[in-house]
Amino acid sequence: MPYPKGHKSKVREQIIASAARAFRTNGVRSISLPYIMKGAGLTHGGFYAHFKNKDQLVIETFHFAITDTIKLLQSVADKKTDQPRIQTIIEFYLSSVHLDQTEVGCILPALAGEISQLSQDVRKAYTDELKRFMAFIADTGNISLSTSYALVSSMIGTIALARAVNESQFSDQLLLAGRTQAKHILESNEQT
Amino acid sequence: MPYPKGHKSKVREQIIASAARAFRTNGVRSISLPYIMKGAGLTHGGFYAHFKNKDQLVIETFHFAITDTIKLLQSVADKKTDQPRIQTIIEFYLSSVHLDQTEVGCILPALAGEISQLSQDVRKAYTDELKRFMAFIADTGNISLSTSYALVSSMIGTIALARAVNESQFSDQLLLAGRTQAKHILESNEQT
DNA sequence: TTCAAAATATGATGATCATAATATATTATA
DNA sequence: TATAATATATTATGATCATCATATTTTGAA
Repeated sequence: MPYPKGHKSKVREQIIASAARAFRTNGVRSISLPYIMKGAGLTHGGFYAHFKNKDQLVIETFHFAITDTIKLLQSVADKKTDQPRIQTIIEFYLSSVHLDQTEVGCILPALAGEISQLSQDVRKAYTDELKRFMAFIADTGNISLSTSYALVSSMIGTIALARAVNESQFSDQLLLAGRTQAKHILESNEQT
Repeated sequence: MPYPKGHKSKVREQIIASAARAFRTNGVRSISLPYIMKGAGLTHGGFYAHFKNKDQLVIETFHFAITDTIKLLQSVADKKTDQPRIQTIIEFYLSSVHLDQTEVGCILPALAGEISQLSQDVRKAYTDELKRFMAFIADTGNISLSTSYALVSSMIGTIALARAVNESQFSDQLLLAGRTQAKHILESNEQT
């Protein structure tokens, strides 16, 4: 059998990683399979040896990307022990660092608006991963799921808008307002 | 001179109105000019007699769409006099009615994720209209601009996610959490 | 009723896309 | 080293796009 053992599954992972980078910065529909394959160091022809179609790649990429983001947020929280983990996570999520690192940041804000227009299978995958992310936030912050709904919606909306506008000063103001807001949400949860 | 006076400007308005409907439901890039022109009752060829290019149409459509939405929200607030106008507006914005009426609803959530990937001119237009919308909310609610930033970010994020997910029950939960959250934001503003 | 300017429609161009078919390159094993 | 299975590259297909060039239609005025 040619090619080292595990070669194909490694390449498959590279395609998914390339897709994650591409979707984070450009959405799903406007990114072409040739572009994704080039990002994985391949040409477009081999794509269908790995995936049934673009939708299947999108679905698997969502899972990969959210797993990735949760890991990233956990490692960020690990590095700061003088405040609640959830606070560190929120401060990072709503930071200008995360804002600018679109390629490795959270995939949810970039796609929030587009998903409603995609196939049912893709919408289901996004829904599942959103739920997983919200459950992670609820767990980490020891807050109710419904509080997490509000918190994550606010975080995603803030990042999406701060990335959309073309004035960095305005972006910073949006981020600051979002962080202030997030603290209120956490406090309001403590009271209940 | 052929064609009634004001004919061309009327058709131009129809193209913009068609574009607003289309962009609200499908974003900018995935909507074609032929589709927009068909929505205005025309074929694609005439487009360039009205607009320099697609970007110019996009820019003008943003202004039209936000003006439209502000009018809609004002008329909704006019119909309910037993509570603050801002509360009525938020309740409508985060209602399942607004959620489902994508074609005539607010254009901001549908495009939030996509804008960062478009031309500088388009980003500037979106930024300007977002500012205008946020100023309108701040005015109506008699709240600070920074509070309006947080409130609108939360509203846009909530609608984008509630439209994205493919379970109406989950959508309803997101909307409810968003409304609850919005009330907290308003209350926190009163205290300062 | 005819005409001509203005508006719209038809058709073309070159590019890019998702997908698929086929050809070539790679390499573990014999 | 030769072979054959496997992985990847090349090429093709039919569709759609933004934009543009040209043809046709419309209708106010002569």
